[in-house]
Amino acid sequence: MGVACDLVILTVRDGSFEVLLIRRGIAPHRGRWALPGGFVRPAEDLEQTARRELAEETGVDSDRIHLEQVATYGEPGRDPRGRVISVAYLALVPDLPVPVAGSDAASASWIPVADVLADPGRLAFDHHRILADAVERARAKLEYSPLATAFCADEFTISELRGVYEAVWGVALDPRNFHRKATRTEGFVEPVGATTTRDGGRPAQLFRRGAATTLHPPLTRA
Amino acid sequence: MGVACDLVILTVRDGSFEVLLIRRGIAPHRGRWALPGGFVRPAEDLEQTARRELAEETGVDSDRIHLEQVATYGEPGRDPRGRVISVAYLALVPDLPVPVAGSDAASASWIPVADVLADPGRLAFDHHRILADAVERARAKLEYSPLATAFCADEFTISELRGVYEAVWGVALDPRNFHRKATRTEGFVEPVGATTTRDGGRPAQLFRRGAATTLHPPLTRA
DNA sequence: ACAAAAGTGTTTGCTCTACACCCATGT
DNA sequence: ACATGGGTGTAGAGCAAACACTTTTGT
Repeated sequence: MGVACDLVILTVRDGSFEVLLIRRGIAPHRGRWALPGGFVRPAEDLEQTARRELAEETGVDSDRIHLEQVATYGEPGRDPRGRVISVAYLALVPDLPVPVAGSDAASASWIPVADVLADPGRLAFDHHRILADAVERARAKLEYSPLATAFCADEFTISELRGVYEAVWGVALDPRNFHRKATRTEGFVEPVGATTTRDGGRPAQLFRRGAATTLHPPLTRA
Repeated sequence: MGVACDLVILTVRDGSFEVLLIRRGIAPHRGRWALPGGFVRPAEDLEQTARRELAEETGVDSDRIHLEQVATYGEPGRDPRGRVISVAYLALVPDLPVPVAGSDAASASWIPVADVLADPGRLAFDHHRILADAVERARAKLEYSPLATAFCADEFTISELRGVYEAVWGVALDPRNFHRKATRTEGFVEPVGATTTRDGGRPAQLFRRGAATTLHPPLTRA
């Protein structure tokens, strides 16, 4: 019985919530879009497999990237090659400096999540469902965890952080209330002590990710 | 590569939060406690495997039982027989009429969750960690889903429902505020129209599980 | 001067907690 | 009569949405 890891790699670029997809070069489903993934090697842990694939596709040192398991899909017949069960992982990456520097860059692209979710036939295998499950997990985790910072650079402004929430949730948030909430929630963000004017207007303080693993109280979606 | 499903079957009996464990009759780890489980058959879906094992262990028609996937564990070396990855499922069952009517009843027992969690060496394989993850999932889901009703009989009183929360969370809740919260949260419970005096005191209204899948607002732990 | 974004203060309404109090049964 | 648990009412604290307002830059 084959065991594979598939990756849902999400980012936020210019206010757009996007997923990294590859165009399959080999059968089955040759030429169709799919999630990046690969088989687990004999001596390899599941998370190691996921990190290896992540590094291959993004060219980024995967140690600093948030990666978590989402679910496992094992329906007989989900892969025409035979019985393959797939462990899906969710990766949240910042807007990468080099767009897609992986081994097979020509066939990998960032695609808006909303476009892919709106078209259930776009992805090969059962990858549409895997994507939907992973996106829902990401949306839910933004509420009660400081995970939105995983989409930001090391240092970020509060409005950049707000932009992540707005892109992922697809809603508009009040900048003033968001600012209060983000800065007052214990352990969410820590001031760096510097400012930037890169977002225009009055200089904004820079922040770094705080030490908290869960947010009390949570941020609420719309 | 072998693929198995392991089951964390939880219940609440007489105010005690308990897990169904079996004493292993064969190597490896013969004679030690473990979670029930078994290998996935070639033409079988993962959830089918879990439901089959659940029916074998509890003797209950598993269609009416809440079952959800928790996580997959695949560290090389977690099973001395070779490379086995295990998909863990969480099952929530009401206090069963026939305690444990499975095929191998003599070796299966309900054990208080707190006792098992307090002793990391009690379970075989990596089952302690699987149990801990599943219990945390169950505790979290009681907050924002109507899942506590899965531990109750078809018809239950509000104080019986409160007893589930108190047992699973290990806290005392205010009966008056809990009553208000449970009955006013849209879709959580619906009145049956009958009463019972089985809990003593003034007759209590009976309720059934409502239609909601998530609770707004959530119940809060302590 | 003006636009744009950062950040603070205030009002208003809601929710949650804690607890006083009454209700309906068994013994 | 009394104990036991069921259920409602209410005051006070705390939180959050909505929005007026001030601050600090670039052009």
